[in-house]
Amino acid sequence: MLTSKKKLDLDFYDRKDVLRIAKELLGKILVTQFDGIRSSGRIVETEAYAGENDRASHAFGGKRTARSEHLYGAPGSVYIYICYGMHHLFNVITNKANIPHGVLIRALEPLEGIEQMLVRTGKPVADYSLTKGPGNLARALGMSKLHSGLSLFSDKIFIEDDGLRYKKDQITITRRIGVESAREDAELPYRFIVKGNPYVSSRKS
DNA sequence: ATGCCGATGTCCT
DNA sequence: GGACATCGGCATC
Repeated sequence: MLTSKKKLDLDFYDRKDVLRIAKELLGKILVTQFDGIRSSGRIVETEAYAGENDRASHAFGGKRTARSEHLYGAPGSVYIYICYGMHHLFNVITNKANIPHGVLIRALEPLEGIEQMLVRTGKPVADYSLTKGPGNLARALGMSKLHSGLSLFSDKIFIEDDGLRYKKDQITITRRIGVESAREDAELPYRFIVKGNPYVSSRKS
């Protein structure tokens, strides 16, 4: 049956269960349209960051800085920040404004605009590294911290549902990557990946 | 396959 | 000055 693509609406983002949203984002299509150029990829890896009580979150303890301001934004807005001085990491903001829930998109399976992704990344060929890992996918889609605070209901960055659903046995849940310093919260099962997908990041947790 | 390292913005001590 | 939601390259096993 033919399924049309539909932009995710406010009701999708405006929910309390950030873990459920992170899981449901698997299979959705992340799209950027900058200067008339459309690039997109299917989301195959996500991580939930669960607000003020989450030691791995930039908002732990209610901390609020210039960098993390957009983490406190309205549901369906974008939080992009610079990691390790050079990588721009893209997060979807969920729950109500001032409740700093976010989902980090960690890997995509490229769909549209692959030629443009190669230009943006400077890679010679479209191997799995093109959109594997949060820094790589943001670069491939042309996203930078200048886009932080944008709305996913805009026509520049948004997420579509084309009807694809992964079954429970196609999804693996693990601890998050690169958050060792978050003490006991480093072990929380907040990472969601599509089992066996070659674009899923392979970095050590 | 595993590990170390450099690059480097933002926040913290 | 050190830590950090990373990545690619190079050394070593």
